[in-house]
Formats: sequence, C-alpha cells, structure tokens
Amino acid sequence: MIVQVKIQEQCFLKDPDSSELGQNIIANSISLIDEVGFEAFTFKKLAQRIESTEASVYRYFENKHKLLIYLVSWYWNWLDYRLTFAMHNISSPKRRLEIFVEHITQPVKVDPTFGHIDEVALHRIVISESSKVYLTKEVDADNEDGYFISFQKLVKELSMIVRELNPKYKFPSALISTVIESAHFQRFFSTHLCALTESDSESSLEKFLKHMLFSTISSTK
Amino acid sequence: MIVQVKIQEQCFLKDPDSSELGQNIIANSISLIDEVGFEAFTFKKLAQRIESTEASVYRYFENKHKLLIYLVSWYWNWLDYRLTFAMHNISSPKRRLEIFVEHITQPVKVDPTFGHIDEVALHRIVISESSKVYLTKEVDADNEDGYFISFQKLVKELSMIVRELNPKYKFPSALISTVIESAHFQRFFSTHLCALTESDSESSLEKFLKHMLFSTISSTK
DNA sequence: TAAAGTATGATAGTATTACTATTATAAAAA
DNA sequence: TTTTTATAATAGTAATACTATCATACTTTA
Repeated sequence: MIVQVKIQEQCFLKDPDSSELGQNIIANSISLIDEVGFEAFTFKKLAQRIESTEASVYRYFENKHKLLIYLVSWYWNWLDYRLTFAMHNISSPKRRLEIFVEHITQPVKVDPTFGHIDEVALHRIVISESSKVYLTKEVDADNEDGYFISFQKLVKELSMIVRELNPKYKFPSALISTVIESAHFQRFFSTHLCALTESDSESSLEKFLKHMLFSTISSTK
Repeated sequence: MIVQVKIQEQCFLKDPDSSELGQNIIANSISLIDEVGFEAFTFKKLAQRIESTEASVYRYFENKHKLLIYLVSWYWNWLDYRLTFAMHNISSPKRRLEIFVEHITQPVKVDPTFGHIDEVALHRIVISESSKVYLTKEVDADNEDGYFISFQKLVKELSMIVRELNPKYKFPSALISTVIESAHFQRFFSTHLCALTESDSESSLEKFLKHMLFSTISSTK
C-alpha cells in the first residue's frame, strides 16, 4: 500500500514527489532551513548542497516562500493523517481532544513511511517558521489560491470535536487555532525566551494546554 | 511635563528621538512598513521617502531588523505605560486583567503625546510583524543583548496579577503570553483567514479572550 | 572669533540575492 | 529512431544590504 501526503498543486511548478531531484530538494531544504533559518536559506545554497543548479530548483518552486508553504502544508496533512489514525474508534470527544494535544506537544518521531522527510527537523521548522507563511502582504491572494487549506481543514475538523463536547461554546475554531499556535510559540519560548513561560518540558506544555483547552470549553460562565 | 517612551540603547546606533531626522526615520518607517510589509521594506525606499540617503539611515540603525525591534519595543513600552495608568487605583485583580484584555483588543487611538508616532499604524505592524523580531536564528544572541526586555517586563507584570487572582495556578506567564499572541493572530485571522476564527469584531475577540483567560485561571480541575 | 567636532548629504562601490534566459546533453517515451 | 523531457551549465540582470569616502553645513568650545 502506498501512503502519500498530497499537497495542493498550486504551490509547486512540478511535483517534487515525482522525481529523485524533487525529493532531494524537499529533503535538503528541510535540513538547510533547519540549520540556517528561513531568512538565510537560498535556492543557491540548496542547489550547492544537492549538487544541482539554482535553475533546476526553480523548475520545482517559484520561490522559497512557495517551498515553505509546501513544507508546512505537508506537516499539517501528515498531522491530520496521524490524528485520524489515533482517534479512530475513540468515541469520547474529550479523549479525542486529549489525543490532539498530546500529538502537538509530544516529541515528533521520524515516520519511516516517508523516507526522504525528516519529520523531527520539519517540526522544528514548523515551530519557528510556519507563521511566516501567512504573515505577509500577499496573504489574501495566497489564501484565494488555496495555499492554507491544509491548516484550515485541520482546524475545522478539531473544532467539530469541540462542538461535540460543548455545543453552546461560541469560539471552537478560535480556540483550536489558539491552542495550535500556542503550542508552537510556547515551545519556542521555553527554548529561547524562558521568561515568557513556565513550561520547560513537553509534559508541562501538555498540562498547560490541556488545562486551558478543557477549562475554556467547559466553563459556562 | 515630558513623557517619553525610552527604548533600550542597544538596538540603535544613535537615538532616533534625539534629532529631526531620527524622528522622521521612525515616523516614515512606520508608514512604509504598514504599506508594503516588513519583507519589502528597505532602507533605500525609506531614504527616498524622507528625502535623505541610505547612509544616513544606517547611522541610526544597523539594519532593518534592529529598527523593527525598536518599533515593537516602543509599542510594548507604550502599552505598559497606558496599562499602568488605567489600572491605577483599581484594587480588584480581576478588573485589572479585564482592563488588560480590553486594551489589547479594542481599537488603538492615536496618542497626541507622541507627535511623530502613528500608533494605529504601529499596532497593525505589531499584529503582523512583531513575532518576526524573535522568530530568527539570532534570537538567543538578541535576547542576551536585552532586546526583548520590554515584552518580558509586560508579561511579568501581568502574570503577577494572575497570581494575585489564583496563587495556585501554575502557568501565569504562559497564559499571559498566549493571550497577547492570540490577540494578534486572531485579529489577523479575522481580517485575512476567517475560516480559522469565529471572532469577527473587536468585541467578540474581547469576549473570546476574557472567557478563555478567566476560565483558565479559575478552573481548579 | 577661530578651530574643532558633529551631523548629514552625495556619491561610489561590493557581495549577495532573487530571479530569467539560453544552450547543451543525457535519458526516457513514442 | 526520433522526439520529448529533464537536468546541467553558463550567463546575465535588477535589487538588496550593506561599507567607505569626501564635502559641507551647522554647533560647540577654547
């Protein structure tokens, strides 16, 4: 059986999954962005690393921003796929939301299903770079082109579970998107700006987010 | 009486508040970043707008990243100053936290105390660009140089109020930093990615955040 | 009041980035 | 076998992110 994480076609010029060079581009852009950060990442450096040329990379992606959108979308689709799996046959909405928080707070493990993707490095990229995909002046155009549907789909699915748990709660999507973003920057803060958080480990972050999530959902006041 | 928002000296080469050119740099970098976004903002374009030269701008700021740190720090100091004022003589910690949420959710008004600063535009910049000041590979070095103390001070002060309200709650700083960041991207989502939030106005954002904040603080479970 | 210091402007120059275009060549498909 | 396609090699452009030098005007201070 083939499991593939499909990414909306608009964000690449040629499907990187369709060739060795393409998979090389993905694998090495993950390691390079992880090492030097998105600002210092260039197609030229990437081309040097894979012993190819800038022009060849440009045949797959219009620019590095589209490549980042691809990587982040891949991550959301992969998380969605793992969540679907983990929540399967679990009837309790509370338990399903717990599984969700556990998945976004616990350390990511490399998934051998996707050989060329280093999910651990990709997760670090998602933590520090994912908000840059939408925090731009092109956000409206990019959104119209459907670049953010992976994230939107995930938030929608999870907000439905919140609704199951408390149909009267008014802000399920806002709460889910807050929990997801919070998981990222609280993790970032605990590593780099520890004055901004008490969370110093995966398990304390999990506690913080579960408590916030369930207190908010169940509070009627 | 002179009210001045003081910014830590490390982030500029020459205090922009000390000269007309400096104030011009600040005023016009706010309007230019607001218009074109931080990525497309350059010192060359700024110099053209103020009819000066790139070299002159470089005499005030090492690079555009340091300038952004300056602007964002200015905003946090200004918010801190307004909060101190608004919370003065209010003994109830709950009411003080309500005032805090109202300040970060309600529309910003231009403050005539600071002639050359357009606080409304600056607030838009803070919403879409402020996280970029720390989401870099240089975050640890920048933090050691004290570039983030304005934000850290604000979070610390507010977390003390959370502690007053519930001394047993384990994550006051994490909660406050989450509420502040959430105020930003929920606002951004409601304008650009409305599928990610139910909040469609300042007042609904205020409701969402107040409910989340106080449910979390008071929930004992 | 003259000399010295300081701030800005004008101009030039460099390395890097973010691309686009052209041609050659090797491998795969028809 | 011809044609198509993918990639490599190379070159080139405009913009970015600076650094350096020098002239000049305006302020201090001796």
